[in-house]
Amino acid sequence: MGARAVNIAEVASAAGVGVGTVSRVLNGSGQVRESTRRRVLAVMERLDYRPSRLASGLALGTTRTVAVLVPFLTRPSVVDRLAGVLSVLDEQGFDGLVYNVETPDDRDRQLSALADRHRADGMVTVSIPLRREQVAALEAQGMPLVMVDADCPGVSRVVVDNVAGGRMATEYLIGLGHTRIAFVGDQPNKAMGFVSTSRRLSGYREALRRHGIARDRSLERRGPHGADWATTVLEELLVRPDAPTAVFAASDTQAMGVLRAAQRCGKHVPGDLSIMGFDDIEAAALLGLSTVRQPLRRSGEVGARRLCSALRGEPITPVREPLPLELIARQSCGPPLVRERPPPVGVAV
Amino acid sequence: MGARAVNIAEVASAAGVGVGTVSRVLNGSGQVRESTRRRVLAVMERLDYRPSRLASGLALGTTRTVAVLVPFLTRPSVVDRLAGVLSVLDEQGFDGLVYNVETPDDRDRQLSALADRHRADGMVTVSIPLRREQVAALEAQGMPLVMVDADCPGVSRVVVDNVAGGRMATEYLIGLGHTRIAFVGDQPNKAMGFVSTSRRLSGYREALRRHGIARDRSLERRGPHGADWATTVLEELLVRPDAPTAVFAASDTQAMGVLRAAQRCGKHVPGDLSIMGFDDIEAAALLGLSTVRQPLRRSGEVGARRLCSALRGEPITPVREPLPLELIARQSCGPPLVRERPPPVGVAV
DNA sequence: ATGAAAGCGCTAACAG
DNA sequence: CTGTTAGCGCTTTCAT
Repeated sequence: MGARAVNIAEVASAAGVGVGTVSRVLNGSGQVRESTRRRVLAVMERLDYRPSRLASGLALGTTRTVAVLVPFLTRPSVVDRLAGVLSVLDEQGFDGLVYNVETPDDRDRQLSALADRHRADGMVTVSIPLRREQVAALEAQGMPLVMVDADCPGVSRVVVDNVAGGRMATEYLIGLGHTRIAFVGDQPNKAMGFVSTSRRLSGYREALRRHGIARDRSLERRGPHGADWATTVLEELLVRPDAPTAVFAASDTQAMGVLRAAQRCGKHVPGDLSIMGFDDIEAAALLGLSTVRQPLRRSGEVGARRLCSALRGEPITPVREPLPLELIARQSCGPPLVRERPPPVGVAV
Repeated sequence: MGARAVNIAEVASAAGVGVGTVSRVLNGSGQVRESTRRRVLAVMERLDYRPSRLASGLALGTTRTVAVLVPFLTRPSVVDRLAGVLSVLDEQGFDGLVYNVETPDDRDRQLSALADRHRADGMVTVSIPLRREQVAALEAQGMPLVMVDADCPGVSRVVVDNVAGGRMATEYLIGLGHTRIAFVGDQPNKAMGFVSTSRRLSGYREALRRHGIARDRSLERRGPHGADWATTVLEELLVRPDAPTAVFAASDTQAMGVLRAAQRCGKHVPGDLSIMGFDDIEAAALLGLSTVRQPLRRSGEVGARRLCSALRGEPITPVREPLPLELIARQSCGPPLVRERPPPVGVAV
């Protein structure tokens, strides 16, 4: 094996200059005679010199690295956000350490590991609420933090109005003429503290109330994330005599499960059943799913951008940055059909 | 603002011991009297001491960090692999720096950035072939590398047999009675050097040849990744008088596009058109898509495990680790139906 | 068991 | 412009 790594001192002596000069050419800090610069560069080349990030980081007191905490990395909405975060970090010259956490334990473990100094200059959490003490601890450590998709008072964050989103989806359905509208969403996750689903549910209820539609608790279902459970629950609902004519799923993934249930039950979409999703992940367009779009990738970009500003010492305002929601009407929603009418032709699913 | 960060020296003096001792309790390196240990621990606690990763890393000459290069992060197959990589890294005590590269330029830029010493202890690439010189450069730098889903002679890698996979899919279709089988896959990407699609295409051709089915080049289509293009191309194929009765898509994503084309053209699946995918991403099960499953997440785990072994100095053998492919039969494939027969009832899509 | 001191490799302030 | 030097914070001999 060979050639022990070359350090700046060796380059300096080989080039017949001081380490300071080498450092200067390394960082392009002007004040170096062109001829000297070239000589040093040549030596670095010849010796295959590669600077140590650890050493420069230590000297500078910075890592140029940002920690990114994401839950359930493989979920489309999460990975879209992450992609946004990473792209901005990259463009701003930061490396991204990614931690995928699926349990409160994971989260706490990573958080305390991140308590080491000089591990990351800052941190962005995606869709992960933190407890007060955790936020406080981070603050105490002087670790800049920005949260994406979590509304934590006092911390820099980018959010959407989930209540409004739920209302928007539901009112769209109501406007189409539906009155029996089911809700399907993730079950409450106290441990991780997710609240988006609950918020969307509130919006749903609010819409019903506003339009004088009595709330039917048997139509409000929450269960494990993923399409499978949604399929099961809908299959159950669809055979009831008072089956819903529409369903609002709190995520596109679950909406996909609902879609499958409709198909299995021989229900036409949207004739027999209208389906609204949430997020607008890529598959939604593919399946013709109407949905409430939130700017997933963009939320990550905005969050990362804020963190980078903070790291540059710029004050970041406003602290809370809301991103817009948008209703995307595709083919999965329509007016409820009268039973006697013939089924619609092109079921665009 | 306040309390400037505490370092090991301050802890030492506050505890009335030498820095060496503090370091020892920090790393649990035995030889410290229990009473001393406790006293030091108490001081660390009181002063809210947090060790510097940069400093210990520099002293130790290691970063406990691994760089992970992935292309098109948001693709389901890629993120599944990444999740596998990260989970193993985490369990083995490494942090993962994730770089999402979408162009050869991205790739080269990240690669040369990674040339710095002490940036990462090792690297795993996911589905990214590297050029000979790049591999050589990494080797010269003493940067341990393992590649997941890329078959680069001489480097530690985990792969699947894509030719066999293509054959497997095609023979399954042939076995069902199909003879007009289309192929849909990514277009050749010379720049990034992806070859999986070409391999699968080879397998497809091989299967046809073996079974004496004449190859029809007009049924072999390659275009941009993503479902949209696949939909377009299939809509075109399906209106031809000699439309295919089956199609093998080189990825589930494209298979989804094919599925949509069938629906738009009013073709029943699998009666009028059988569809085979590749990968077995989550949506495949949801859509009842038959496919060739490859262990996505597992490939990442295995790759990361190998890298960690290498970092531990253990010799890693074999250098090339093949993972198995498996045909998953769901509802999207069946024997071609005679045109006169009535359409099947339950289109399980 | 533990203190002292020599690095790890780089940056920046300070003289020239 | 450029050499010298003092850190950055930790690990690890080497004595004691």
